[in-house]
Amino acid sequence: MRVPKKERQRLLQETIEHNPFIKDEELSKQFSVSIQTIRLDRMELKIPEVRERIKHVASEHLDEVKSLSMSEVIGDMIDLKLDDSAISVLDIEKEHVFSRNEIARGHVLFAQANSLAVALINDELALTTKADIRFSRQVHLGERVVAKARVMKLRGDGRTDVTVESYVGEECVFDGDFTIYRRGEEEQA
Amino acid sequence: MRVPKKERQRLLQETIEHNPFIKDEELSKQFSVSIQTIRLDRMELKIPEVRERIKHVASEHLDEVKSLSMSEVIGDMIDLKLDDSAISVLDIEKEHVFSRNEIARGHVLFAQANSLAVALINDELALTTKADIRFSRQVHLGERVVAKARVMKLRGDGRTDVTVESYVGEECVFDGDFTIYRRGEEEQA
DNA sequence: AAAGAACTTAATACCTGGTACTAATAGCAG
DNA sequence: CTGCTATTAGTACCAGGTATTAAGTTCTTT
Repeated sequence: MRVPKKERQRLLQETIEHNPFIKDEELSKQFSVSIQTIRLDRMELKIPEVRERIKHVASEHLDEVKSLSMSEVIGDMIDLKLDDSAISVLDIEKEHVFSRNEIARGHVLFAQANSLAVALINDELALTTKADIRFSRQVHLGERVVAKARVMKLRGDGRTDVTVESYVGEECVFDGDFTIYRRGEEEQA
Repeated sequence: MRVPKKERQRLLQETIEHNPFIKDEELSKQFSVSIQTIRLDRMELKIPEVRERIKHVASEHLDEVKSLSMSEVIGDMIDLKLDDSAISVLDIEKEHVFSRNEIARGHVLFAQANSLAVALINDELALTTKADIRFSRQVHLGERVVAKARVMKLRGDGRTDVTVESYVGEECVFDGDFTIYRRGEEEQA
């Protein structure tokens, strides 16, 4: 039943992660050590007491409502030549990924690319009307995505074709062809 | 400062509902009564102590995470038949629109549709690999968007084609064809 | 085998945010 | 004034800890 300290602490961490509601007493039974040992372990691993853990879970729940405000999922613009080309950078953080596997959600990459394409247009009103997009590689928590947009064709009728390619390092992770409508008040973005 | 009992209890209930983390002590200050009075009030109203309230909020949260992260869908899922069809509703609010003209940003509609398409897939891992989308009408602040997703083709190779159409009332405002990858750990969403 | 270090357990005082219960007081109506 | 409700006070007790000091118990290393 009894496992060495290192192993016990690894298991402890896992156990608590998967059930934050468990008390020291239960843990001590589960690992067949004294309560004090569990507490030392928690200290070393910097795991807070059960009430704090519960509070943490609960408070995450509360912000969930406002979490996906989406308003600024767009990254930082680092270069912009209107009606020509633009570059933005987005660091993938916790709120951008599926909690289960830490892979960035599709609409995050889309949002970065779309926002960039729209920003590129030198006009008061610019709205996306159409987009063909491909996700070519997963993007993980902590990675930095650089999106590069270029105007391909400025049509006379108010439509502009913009291509966006997003990279993590050398690798292309996303690309899309956007048609942006400018000026008029029809169409959609 | 001091309000009659009935009124105080009504406010107490509201206060706690909107902030379940509040302690008796704070409440007693807020209502300028003693802690004991607050406790009598809670008794009468059958409101549990703060730790229980927090635990309750937290456990709701856990359920959600386990129940295949409905929370990760944007908008409210109102119907879901796995691997068949799904419907979600999203009310367009301030954070979804361009402040200049109160038109919903493209990636908001995309996010609703994309999330719905991904949620539809009856698998642990589901990631968008490709999407062709069209925005056919502007969506304005305050409008309610209903997205309807339907699985079109379940290919053998792990790819599934999903079509999503989003409506405001009778009008189609967005539609898209998504290719979702399931299972494996390649590709991207 | 003895010494030391690392690990484990024990014991005790104290903390927060309560419950449960008893009793005293305040404020007002009849 | 009596009676009633509402409020406040006080005490004992609880869970689930923290923090600290001290005492074993192993394991290793010389």
